[in-house]
Amino acid sequence: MAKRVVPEAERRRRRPTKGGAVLSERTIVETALRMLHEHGREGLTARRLGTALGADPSTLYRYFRGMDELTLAIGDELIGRALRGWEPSGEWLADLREVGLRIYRAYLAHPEAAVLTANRVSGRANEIAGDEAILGVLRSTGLPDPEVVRIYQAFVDQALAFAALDAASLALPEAARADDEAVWRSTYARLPAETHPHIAATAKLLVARMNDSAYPTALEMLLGSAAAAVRDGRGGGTGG
Amino acid sequence: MAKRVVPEAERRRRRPTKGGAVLSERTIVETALRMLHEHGREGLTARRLGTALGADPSTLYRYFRGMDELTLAIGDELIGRALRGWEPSGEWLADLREVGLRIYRAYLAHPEAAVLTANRVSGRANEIAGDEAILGVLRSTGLPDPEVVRIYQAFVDQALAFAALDAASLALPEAARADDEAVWRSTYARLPAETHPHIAATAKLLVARMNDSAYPTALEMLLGSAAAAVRDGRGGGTGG
DNA sequence: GAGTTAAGGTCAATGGTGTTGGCATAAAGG
DNA sequence: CCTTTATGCCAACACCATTGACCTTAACTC
Repeated sequence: MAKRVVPEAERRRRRPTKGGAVLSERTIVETALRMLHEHGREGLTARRLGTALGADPSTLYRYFRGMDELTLAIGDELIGRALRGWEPSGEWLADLREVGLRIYRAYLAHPEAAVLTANRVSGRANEIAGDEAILGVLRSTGLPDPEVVRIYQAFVDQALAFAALDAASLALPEAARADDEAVWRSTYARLPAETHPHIAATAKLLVARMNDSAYPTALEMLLGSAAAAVRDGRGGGTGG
Repeated sequence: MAKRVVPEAERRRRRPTKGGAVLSERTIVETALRMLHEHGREGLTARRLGTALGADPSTLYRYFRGMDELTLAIGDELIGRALRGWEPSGEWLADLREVGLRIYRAYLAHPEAAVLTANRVSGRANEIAGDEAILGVLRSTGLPDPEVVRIYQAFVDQALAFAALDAASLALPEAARADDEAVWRSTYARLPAETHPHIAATAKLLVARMNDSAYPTALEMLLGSAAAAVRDGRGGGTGG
């Protein structure tokens, strides 16, 4: 069995599980998100998710082809949450900034899920809607489509890349997270100036900055470059 | 057992395994890298790695506290390879560009390993050496240390973030990779202009661009911004 | 309402995983 | 050569995703 998965839209018979719950993609994805939050990235397993839903693990395979497809659905939910309630204002620069920050924030709100999904392409509804919206904002600038696509790619990749990187630190299993953070104080901060002058000289500043994200800076740089391209009517300089 | 792991430097007795191989961190990490290449991210397991080394899986625990510590060692090896043979030229801008590209290339050469390690902090030798080198290049500009650290963080995070994101696509299990890529042709390229005008208008451009990385562009933007800061003697504009 | 169909549950089993405790052996030091 | 013990091996544990076979009952038809 477990070959064909019925698309959510065509589901007709919803039998309650032994635990009494009525399942749907929504309930499963939401429970999965909650479990990721509570038990960490490794804590999301078919068994545990089944138990949390009051259902047998194998039931999940009636809704998703496997854990990988569930992962894609979780990612799509993240994108959906990022843009839920958002409307373009017509100010393309402000809109782009808002979308970038929304994506970044939505992912960081669920770091474990972000790590799992930031690099995937699902082709699901929210993902498509988001891409359509971003392309719409960029095309409203009047830039030629090749330029639009170039900026689109840099914009989206940057948002996802930084979200994934920053989320990864937050999503580490507690032990590993503590270890990694301790490295800064136990190793870097103690390197002698004789052998590592530059680290020794900046150690305090490094430690102080480690918890801040570089994304806002990077985003402004990208937006600045895009604005320059719009002003030129075309060319996309480096801004330097 | 498997509580205390003897540091590589203090190892004295090296008993050959049943397969005749003599183990060391080096041989283990190199074999692990090779296995990641051949069998994919999921293909690196203690059992398989043991077999490849001609040793029992549990033997690995004499060298690393667990698979996580092995992961950190793999990451450090990647950094080591990135900067092996590199010497600063004294031209800080060119040096920074070279280091960024070297890191990016070294990670992409081992995408499966990159995904596993790009977001970790190991405090191991190669990582420390790399940080010391980058800080040295930045401090040679004469910028004040807070500014140096600000740029350092953006530079390193950007390189790692893009490396991780781009590596992730390459490192997907073949099935998932094919699926994700197919989405562009099967889903995005077929959306009707009535419902998704912007995607429909740019679909061809999008598909054509999907395999190019946005990192080179992003790197130049960052370098341009850093150069502006150096010219000003301090301030770090957005470049817009 | 009764009968039929099959969606959508459950159960049990398979072959994988990381990790650990106990034991064996041979390398190094005297 | 003898002792010590680092470093290897073996067997076992608890967990994992996934699947095939089975069963129950919701929903549709008459």
